[in-house]
Amino acid sequence: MNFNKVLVAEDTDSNNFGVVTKLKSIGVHTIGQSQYCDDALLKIKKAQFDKQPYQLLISDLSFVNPHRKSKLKSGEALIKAAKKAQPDLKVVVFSVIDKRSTIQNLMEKQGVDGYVCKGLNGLKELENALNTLFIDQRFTCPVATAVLSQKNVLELSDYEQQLLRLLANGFKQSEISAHFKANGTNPNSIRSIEANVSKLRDTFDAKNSHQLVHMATSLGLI
Amino acid sequence: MNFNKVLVAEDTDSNNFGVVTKLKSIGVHTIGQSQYCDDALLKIKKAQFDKQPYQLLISDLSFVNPHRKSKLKSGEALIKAAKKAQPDLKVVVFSVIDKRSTIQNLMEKQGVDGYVCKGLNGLKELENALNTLFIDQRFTCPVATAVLSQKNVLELSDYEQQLLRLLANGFKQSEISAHFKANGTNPNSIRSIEANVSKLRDTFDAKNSHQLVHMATSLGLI
DNA sequence: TTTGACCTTGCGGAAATCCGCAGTATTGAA
DNA sequence: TTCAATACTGCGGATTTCCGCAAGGTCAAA
Repeated sequence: MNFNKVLVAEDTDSNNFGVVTKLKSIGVHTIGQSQYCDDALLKIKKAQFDKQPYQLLISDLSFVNPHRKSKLKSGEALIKAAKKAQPDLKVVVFSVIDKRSTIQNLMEKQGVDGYVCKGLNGLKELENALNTLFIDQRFTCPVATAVLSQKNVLELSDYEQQLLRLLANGFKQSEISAHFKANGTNPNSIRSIEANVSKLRDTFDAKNSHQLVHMATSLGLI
Repeated sequence: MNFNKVLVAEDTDSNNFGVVTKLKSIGVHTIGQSQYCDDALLKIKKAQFDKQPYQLLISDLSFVNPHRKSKLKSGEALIKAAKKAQPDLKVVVFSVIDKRSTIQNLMEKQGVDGYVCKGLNGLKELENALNTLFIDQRFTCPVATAVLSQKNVLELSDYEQQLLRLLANGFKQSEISAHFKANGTNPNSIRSIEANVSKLRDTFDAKNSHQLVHMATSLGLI
């Protein structure tokens, strides 16, 4: 009782090899592997064409694609394309990323079936994920589950995120105001820009805007 | 002709398993593995005590140590302690980190024998490293070699780094000036603070100081 | 020694931000 | 509908940063 055709998309060879070896040890017969997003998508389509489609995709999120004109530049793009090509394909994300927004987006909007954070027990949790997905249930590893259940975390609205991003990218308040007006975003007066930046300084407990930008950047929020 | 007793220190189990499996496949007989720094050091000392010391340590740099009062909090600390306990132990770093300053420090000041960046061919390069180290030569993988050979990279002086750090931490120019005067750092006039920040904006091609802080932070320079 | 390039420093003014105030608009509950 | 709380906006002034200028200082080559 297990998946018997699985594709592993992961660029780092040590990780890739670790996952593939693990899958073999738990009895998965046919294991495809790919270190590039484009190649992974190709294998999925080829398997479909041969009437022997993959049942499960295990994918990392970040890929380096050196010297390749690749269309798919990230795991997210691969997953979206794969789901489009084969809607019944199950997908588990296997990534070091433990950011709430990333996990939430993938699980809720991208229709991913499982999320496992790489770490001390990542491989073991991957096995748990396979068992759970096989009986048509969704799975998040303990680390991901904990992150998702945290309430009142520093979470930015789209507006705040956009504001911070523009600020961090060197736009002055008057330019941000003009930009918001052009895009129909409100509030967009200079005074409101100021007020919102000031509120963000408070919530982050930052002494000034420089520190605010520093904190938001190092927390990976922008 | 190969090492026959090697210790792998790496917290992420998928990576750990990948490396260990690889080592087995190239004929290393005795392979120790450890997901915690303290545990790794213990194994090294134990093996020495038993008169069957490890010949080689393969270590990651970043470790998560949950729920453990661990003394060694990073790969750097482990390496330093291991070299102290067993000076003839050879050490290869196996890490995703490809920052010039990190590699340089480890290879030149910490006496590390090899540095391999995790990536597409990390495992293969690790095998190359083993072969090279076995004949008493030092090794850096192509990625690390390329990083080290780059000249004129954005590299900050201690002064610039300190300045950026203070700026990013919300100190205003007058406070930075006072701080520098108290510490005997020069230049320390407000005008020079301004001039140096301005120079940094130029080198980073930043529109203003907010963007400068953002760039320096996301590049991991501060 | 002289020269010239470069750095440091202080001053003053321009530019950008920060912040309180007051008027208006919006929203949600009574 | 009315009321109160909250948000948005413009204005004016304080604070901070930004930048050019000029007066020294340092250092090395001629």
